[in-house]
Amino acid sequence: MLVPVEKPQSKREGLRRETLALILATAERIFADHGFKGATMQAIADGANLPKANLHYYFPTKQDLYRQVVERIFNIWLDAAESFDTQANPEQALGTYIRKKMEISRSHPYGSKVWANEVIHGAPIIHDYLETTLTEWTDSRIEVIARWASEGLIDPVNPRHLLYMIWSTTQHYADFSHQIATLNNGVPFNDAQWAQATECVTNIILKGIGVKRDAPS
Amino acid sequence: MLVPVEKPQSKREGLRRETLALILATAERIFADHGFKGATMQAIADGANLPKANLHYYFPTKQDLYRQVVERIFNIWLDAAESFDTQANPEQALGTYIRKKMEISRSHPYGSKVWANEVIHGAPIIHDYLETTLTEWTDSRIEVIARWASEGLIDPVNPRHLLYMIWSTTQHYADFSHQIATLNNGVPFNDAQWAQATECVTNIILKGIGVKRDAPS
DNA sequence: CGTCAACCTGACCAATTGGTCAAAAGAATT
DNA sequence: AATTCTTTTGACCAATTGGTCAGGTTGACG
Repeated sequence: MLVPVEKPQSKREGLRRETLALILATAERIFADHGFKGATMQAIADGANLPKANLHYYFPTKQDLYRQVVERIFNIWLDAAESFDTQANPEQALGTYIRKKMEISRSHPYGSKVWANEVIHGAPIIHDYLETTLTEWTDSRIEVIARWASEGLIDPVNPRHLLYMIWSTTQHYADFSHQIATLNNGVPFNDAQWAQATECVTNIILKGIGVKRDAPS
Repeated sequence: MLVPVEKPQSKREGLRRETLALILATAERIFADHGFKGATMQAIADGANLPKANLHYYFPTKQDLYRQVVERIFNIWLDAAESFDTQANPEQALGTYIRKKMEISRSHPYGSKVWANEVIHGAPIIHDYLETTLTEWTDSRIEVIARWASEGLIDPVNPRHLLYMIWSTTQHYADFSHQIATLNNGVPFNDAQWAQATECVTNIILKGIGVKRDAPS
């Protein structure tokens, strides 16, 4: 899904990519902090040290820019789910998936917030993504989880709700980072706290659905 | 926390309350669908069938109106946690709390969305609430959960992460209702689906933290 | 009925903001 | 060096929007 980065062909080409990346990163932050309407092209331009008119050269409209920001985090999430295919047993597959999702919450908090924002408001811009890509993706994972249940490897839970629980719990650490930091004496999680959160979330969910852990050392 | 409703003293008084309630309900919906900046006083006025100037008579500024909407859902959530005090054992206390939170997600989806929106954007308006009321409330519940753990009634989980999991999972059904509906053939949950979601969430979490169920029939 | 306060409302304004445009500057190519 | 295409930029505009205000209406109360 994520295309490999190719070498720039020329000075122009390289500069163009840098500028695009800078704009997207800045826009992600501004959109996350202020919402679609609250974010202004001027603020994004200032954040990227560009004149506003230059922004419109690369992204003709605010919506174009926004859409690319949303698509980016979506694809990152999709990639994180390869563990469903590569890992054989539920403990490995789900454990890896949850841990990856937690990592993404830490490394891409702004993207997660933009997505949350978009969906909360009824997904006006990326509605088609939900109906096509997300639906197909979800159905395929549900099938895998349902198979585990039918084979007795996990409790007979509704796969949909399991997925929702994984999504909501992991993304909460990104989307509600401000609330979490406030309840953490006003400072964001450090390495150890992130590790503990990841372990805690993974344990509760895996135990909650009764995964049969093979090779209990 | 929620003050009991008193009888209106006069025609004026009664009408005033109706108008206030209508404005708050409409504003909650508009703010949830469009965010603080995206919601316009004109849209709220139209939704409540009032002239915009009349809105400013009751709520001098947009921020005043917004703050009251946010405070409302916050107080509803606080009230839902009385089960921590009234229920003796963890299974009852947490089970009741989770079920109540799910009910609120169904009955007050707009309020939940407004809160999520606010926190995602760094809680610019209700920052003080997080630092005072929410911090105190959380600390007191953490104490209760920690006691259960020390008494061996539940696994030794970090109470903070348990709370976050309950919050995120239950509120997800409100905040991401559009995504959930889309993945549900485009229609919102019906009664049976809400019941199943509630049961599923409750079971996984309670089992996940290893609650000792007394009187296993 | 008369008075007063509360309530309602159309018209208006200043500030913000997404987007445009023409002209200049810079790179690539022949 | 000349030409062409891409990129940059300041100035500008039309539309939106939070909030104001003066004047009118309505209910409460003596």
